[in-house]
Amino acid sequence: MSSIREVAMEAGVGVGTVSRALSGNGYVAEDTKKRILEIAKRLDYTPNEMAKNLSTKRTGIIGIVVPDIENPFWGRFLKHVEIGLYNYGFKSLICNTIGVSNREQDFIEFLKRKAIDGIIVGAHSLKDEAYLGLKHPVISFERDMGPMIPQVCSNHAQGGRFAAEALLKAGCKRVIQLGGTYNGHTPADERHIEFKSVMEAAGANVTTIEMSWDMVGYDHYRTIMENYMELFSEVDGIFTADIGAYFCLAFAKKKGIKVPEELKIIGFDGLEITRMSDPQITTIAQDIPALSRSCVGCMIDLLGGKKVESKYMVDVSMQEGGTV
Amino acid sequence: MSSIREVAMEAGVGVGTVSRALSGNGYVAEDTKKRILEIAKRLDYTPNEMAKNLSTKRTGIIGIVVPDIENPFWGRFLKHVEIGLYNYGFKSLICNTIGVSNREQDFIEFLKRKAIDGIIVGAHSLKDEAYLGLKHPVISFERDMGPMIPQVCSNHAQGGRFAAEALLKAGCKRVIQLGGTYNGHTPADERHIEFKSVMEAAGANVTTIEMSWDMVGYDHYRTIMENYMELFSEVDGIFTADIGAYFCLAFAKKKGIKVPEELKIIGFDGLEITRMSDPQITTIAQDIPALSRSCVGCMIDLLGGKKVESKYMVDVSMQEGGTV
DNA sequence: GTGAAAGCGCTAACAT
DNA sequence: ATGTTAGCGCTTTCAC
Repeated sequence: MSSIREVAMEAGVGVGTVSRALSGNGYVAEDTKKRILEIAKRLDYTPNEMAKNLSTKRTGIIGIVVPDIENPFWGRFLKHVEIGLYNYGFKSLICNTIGVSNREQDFIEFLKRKAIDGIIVGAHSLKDEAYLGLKHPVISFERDMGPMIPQVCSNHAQGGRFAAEALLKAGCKRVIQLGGTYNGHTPADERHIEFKSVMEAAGANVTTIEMSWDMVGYDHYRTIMENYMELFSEVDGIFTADIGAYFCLAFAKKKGIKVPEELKIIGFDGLEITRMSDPQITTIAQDIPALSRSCVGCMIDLLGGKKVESKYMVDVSMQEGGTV
Repeated sequence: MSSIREVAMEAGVGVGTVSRALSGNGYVAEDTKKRILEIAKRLDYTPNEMAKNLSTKRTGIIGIVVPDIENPFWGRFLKHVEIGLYNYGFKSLICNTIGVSNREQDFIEFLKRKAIDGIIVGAHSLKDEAYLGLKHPVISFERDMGPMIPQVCSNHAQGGRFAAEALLKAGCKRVIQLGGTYNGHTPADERHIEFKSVMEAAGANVTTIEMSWDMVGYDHYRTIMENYMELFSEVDGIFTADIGAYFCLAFAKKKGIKVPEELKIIGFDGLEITRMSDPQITTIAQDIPALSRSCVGCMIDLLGGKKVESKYMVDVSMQEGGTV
């Protein structure tokens, strides 16, 4: 492991010159530069990132906090964020909170210790206060932490409206919607508020069932759906996240309930699984690539000291299927 | 951002004492230690990780290279590895190769620059040579890079045998298996070799279709399955990864082929989706938590300078369903 | 254009 | 038990 010092000695120059030649910052004569580069290669010189970090006060690593990587929505989000950050030269450090607040806290600590340059938070295991005092770059995804923390989210109100309009058009009178808890005020709340509002304005009856935001496993959904399916005799429409919609459809089939004739199902998210069922699930698709781009772009601006908006909202879209 | 120096001054002691008091390494009187801790808290002292790293030559970060986080198998693997590493105090840096070898190479560079302490590789976008020269901790998952790099994998031969026995018992005579390419010699090859061998020993006919290891998206599988479905008129059994099995089942249903009466389908992996279909897919389940534990344990031993085995093999298990 | 030297903030060896 | 000091390897003024 040769250091910059050895390269400097071999080339008969100072370490400063080598540093400049390698980083491209500052003046250095063309021929000395070429010589240094050759020697560096010959000595198989590899810069030490830790030393560089200590000097520049940057690590080139961004932390991404999500509730559960295994969940297809978060997996997809993570993938696109990672790709976006990579294109700007940043690496992605993951934190699965799996509902454990210590893990999220631990990541904040990591940020304060300057082991990472910033954090993108998509989990909710910790109170907003944990982030509000930080002087470090933080972006919240699908979470409102007030005007001090830039926020990226889907246009949930639009999604709620799309769903309501679709169900109304299909003639639904008595529907159920399942969603994350209202506590903590997530942008997703807007979806349920708008959905309920539009449905009721048209004279339909809406029952809202809340479930924890951070409990997003398949089994949890399956259990929830099967438990509430008992209520469905009176119900003609359901609005829920895609995974819930999937199990709902499966359960309806098993019970002999005809979809969409007797029961309309409309999902939210736009995950792959909506296209794996028969019929395919009609759903409101979130634009995960665009959401990810917003998160990344905002983080890059923040790191660059640029001014950023306090809220970035991304449109959703209707994805046709056969369940409405 | 107070430094260790300020804490030392405030406490009227040397920086060394503060360092010892905070890290717990070395002697320091109980009362001075208490005093230092109080002052540190009062000053809101946060250790600087970069400086620590430069001193200790460790970052506490492990890189995990996978083909695609969005794929449910890799998402699950990643999740369990992250949890395992976290329990040992390590953080997880992800690299999605998405088939792009530069990205994998970039990560190796990161390791050489000492930005991370080690790498767990589950992708195959780069040749073994890229890793063989490294003097850094590397563990390969489901990939054989020779005796120098410790390897963790499922007992694929066992899996191939289980699948073959199940299909034979069900009376299959003419089957197809789909799998990753034989080039590069992955442990998964054993599965196909053993499957073929057991089937043929019993007089059955086996056709093996190869597909790229790193192309693991849903769409790719769907396309492949639908293309090959044309061959199925003569075929009475299929052995493929779970995603392929899922699409195969869906396609069979659509074509009116009765499963399992006319066509038996057996998957491999044990993903959630095998339990989302009706009938549920019979599959050979990999023990992802155990595989992850092996990867993590091996990495920890490697970092601790302990001797490690060159190969860790984890048993698979039969997961009953209704497709065989 | 280039060299020397002062950090970056911490750890660890050594002396006391 | 504790203070002092020499690194860790790089970046970045600041003279020359």
